Amino acid sequence: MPQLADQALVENALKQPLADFKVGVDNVIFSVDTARNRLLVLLVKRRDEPFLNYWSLPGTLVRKGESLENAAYRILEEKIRVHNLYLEQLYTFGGPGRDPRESEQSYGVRYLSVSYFALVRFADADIVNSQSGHVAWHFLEKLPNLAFDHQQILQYGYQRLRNKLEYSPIAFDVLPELFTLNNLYQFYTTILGENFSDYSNFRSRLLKLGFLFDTQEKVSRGAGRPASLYRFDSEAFAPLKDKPLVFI
Amino acid sequence: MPQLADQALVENALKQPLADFKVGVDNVIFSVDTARNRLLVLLVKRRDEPFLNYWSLPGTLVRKGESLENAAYRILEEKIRVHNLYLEQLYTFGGPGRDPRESEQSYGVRYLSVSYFALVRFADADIVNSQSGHVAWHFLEKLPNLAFDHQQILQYGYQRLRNKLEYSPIAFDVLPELFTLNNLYQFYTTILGENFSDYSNFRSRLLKLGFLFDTQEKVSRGAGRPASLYRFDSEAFAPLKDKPLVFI
DNA sequence: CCAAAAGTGTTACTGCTACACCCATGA
DNA sequence: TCATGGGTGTAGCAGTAACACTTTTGG
Repeated sequence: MPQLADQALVENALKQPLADFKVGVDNVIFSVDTARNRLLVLLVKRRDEPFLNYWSLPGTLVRKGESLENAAYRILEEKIRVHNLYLEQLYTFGGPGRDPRESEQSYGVRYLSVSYFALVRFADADIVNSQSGHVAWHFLEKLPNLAFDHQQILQYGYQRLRNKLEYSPIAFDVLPELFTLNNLYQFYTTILGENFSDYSNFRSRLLKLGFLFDTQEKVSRGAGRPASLYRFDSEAFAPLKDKPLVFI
Repeated sequence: MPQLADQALVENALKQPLADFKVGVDNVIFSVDTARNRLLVLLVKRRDEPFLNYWSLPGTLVRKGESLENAAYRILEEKIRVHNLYLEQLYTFGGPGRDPRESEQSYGVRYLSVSYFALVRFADADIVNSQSGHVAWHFLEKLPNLAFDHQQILQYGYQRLRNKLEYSPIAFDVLPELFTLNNLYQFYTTILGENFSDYSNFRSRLLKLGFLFDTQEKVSRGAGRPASLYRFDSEAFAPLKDKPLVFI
């Protein structure tokens, strides 16, 4: 994809003055509805032009004295109450013309979007109810048309989610304190698809890594043998940090 | 590392007006001196305050109408003539206070840095000689103190370089058209360290992947059996794109 | 013929895949 | 006692690490 810059473009750029920016932060917030095995994304309905009434990623413009990461957390807190989450920076989209508001050349302010990727615990993620219906979870499989280039950002975030899941323990940031191995497996299945791995192999792989502590407590769901509840043991995990792990 | 935002911080932020930004692009440009097996980074000596006379990553401020990526290419072209390279976005550093020029609260313009990571072919990377001595390759092992937070950005880029090397064919963007397997091995060794893999295992792994074409041409370096020259066959590689590969 | 560099092969081991099978419970 | 979900075991295969070995050159 990268290409050498056109010499003409370079020279043209140098004749231009510096661009003035407003910086936005847009969040791709995922959650897994473990009861129904659905992967969800949080979207908000726009109440202003441009793209009035389109769904979009929750975002905000960065304020004086505020760090990018803090802005990302602020968006989250404005939309949902949540106690457990994983968050990291995704990518920065900043081509001129990505936001139609730039087109009025008069002011010439550009909008740059630093996107963040978050995964939140569904159980305690309550949508803040100030503007009912304007903030909602959407199934990833059937998304509406999104404002701006948010479809692209979302795709990028989904890719990152799947990668992270394979080599990072982010699932445990978001599962309940205690969970069965089947819960864990379903979680992975919902995100990666049905055939990502055989259940029994998944079990042994994860258990062999040695950071899942069996509490011996059992839970039953209808018929069938009761399952052990496990806890993620972050101390046992610590030495494995940075090491390349495979959860797939 | 991520933490829930302090509620007080959120409320404070909302009282603030939007921040005005200038956006800078900083490049972490790596190259491998294959003759001496050294990993190099391109640095420029600052000619202005702040950090006058400190070495820093080559960077620029984004101009009107210019995309981030184009700005990244522009920096490259201003500092070195190069024909083969790999380039991708790295990370965006944007906390308030990362640039001392912000501290005069009067103007309140913030400087945000979108960093790019590049790997260039050493052989044809000629430093543009407008300001002799102010642009230079440095050994990664003995870096000077860098301006701003550039040390951090560089570390981040080095991490990315090592990761990319393990699962992407970026080495071939930067090696000569024709190379011996030993050239390739040395290239990897220079970046990943001596013990990343046994030479003969590295050979067979790479050859088994099937995208290295043996030209049958031989080249000798002093005593010893002459080595075959290979060529990266991008057509043969195409189907492997996106697939998870292991080059280690 | 020897040393140096390139290239091939072998062996032991690890880890994964795809199952078959056993266990504990509710109805 | 059967269906259901949880959990264990194993045989075959593939991939890897470590190292011994062969080949081709220069001196």
